[in-house]
Amino acid sequence: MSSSVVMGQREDWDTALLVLRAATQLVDSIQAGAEASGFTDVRPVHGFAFARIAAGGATVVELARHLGVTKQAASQLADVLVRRGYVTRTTDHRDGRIRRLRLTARGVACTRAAEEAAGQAMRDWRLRVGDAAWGDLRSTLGAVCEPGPLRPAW
Amino acid sequence: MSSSVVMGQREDWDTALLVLRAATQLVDSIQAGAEASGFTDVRPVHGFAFARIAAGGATVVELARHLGVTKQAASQLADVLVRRGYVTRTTDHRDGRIRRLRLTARGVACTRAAEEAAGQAMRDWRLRVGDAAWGDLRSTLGAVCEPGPLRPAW
DNA sequence: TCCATATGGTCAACGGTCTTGACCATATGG
DNA sequence: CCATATGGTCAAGACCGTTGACCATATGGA
Repeated sequence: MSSSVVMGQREDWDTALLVLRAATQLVDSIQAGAEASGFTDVRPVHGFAFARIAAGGATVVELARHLGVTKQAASQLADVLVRRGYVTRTTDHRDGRIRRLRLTARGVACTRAAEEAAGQAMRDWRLRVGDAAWGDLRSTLGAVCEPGPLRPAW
Repeated sequence: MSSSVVMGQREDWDTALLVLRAATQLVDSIQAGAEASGFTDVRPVHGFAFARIAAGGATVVELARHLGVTKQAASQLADVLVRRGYVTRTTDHRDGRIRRLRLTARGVACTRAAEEAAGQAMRDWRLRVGDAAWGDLRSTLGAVCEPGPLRPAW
């Protein structure tokens, strides 16, 4: 119908803003949950690093690719996480150059706290819009999202 | 059904990641579109400032609230935008303290380029998932999003 | 074996952006 | 006219990312 054509541009822009606002809210919820669990010395970007490191076998270079930053930035990020007790550097006996990153118990606990906070936010959303709409949201986002670095992008 | 309960946590986390990934993709698309239109000296955060300034009557303090940063940060951001020719500071004859921010022609053009890029991304999404799913996405996000600062949150 | 090359990782210096705390200018109400 | 609140800037510092160089280790030939 013609109204959708006429209103298309404004609708598109509004929807784009909704996507960004939803992400902002979600990040804030995760951050608040982590802080409430006592993890006050991590920021959202650290959570993305945790997610990659928790998957296992992460190196600094892989972390850099995952986050979409330079390897120096990833190395400095790893430094911070090591210094704060979330991550340890381990050697690889098959390749002397590689230092694999592993979560400490504290790192695992922080990751769980972040995931729990995210889960709480998702349950809130689901309660608000209903199971069907939430499932649709999930499948729709899954269809439009492409693999690639997941980074603090703006 | 029990499977949804069992898988709930993983589904929740995956969905949260999808939201963040979608936002990352969208921001990247807008940024790429702005650069392709010749606006190479702006970053995503500037776009959020443009959106507020374009709405009219913006002051530094209001911009700070809108972006969720300190007023000093907003003032410095305004400095950059003025220096690069996107924004002008105007005086208010009803209140000598206030300096209202207005977009220049260049600022308007950049805003339009960003909106056009966002619109293109939304049209791509709509083509991929269909009009119905896209409309559902829009209404679902509208239901879960709350008013608040729209800022580069992570 | 030895060397060229690629890769993992760190060091050093710099720049951009945000924060804190102070400060000035202007408005407003008693 | 003064106390207070608000808009805005200044100055200094911290944080985080970048570029460019550099070292260590692996790998594949000549």
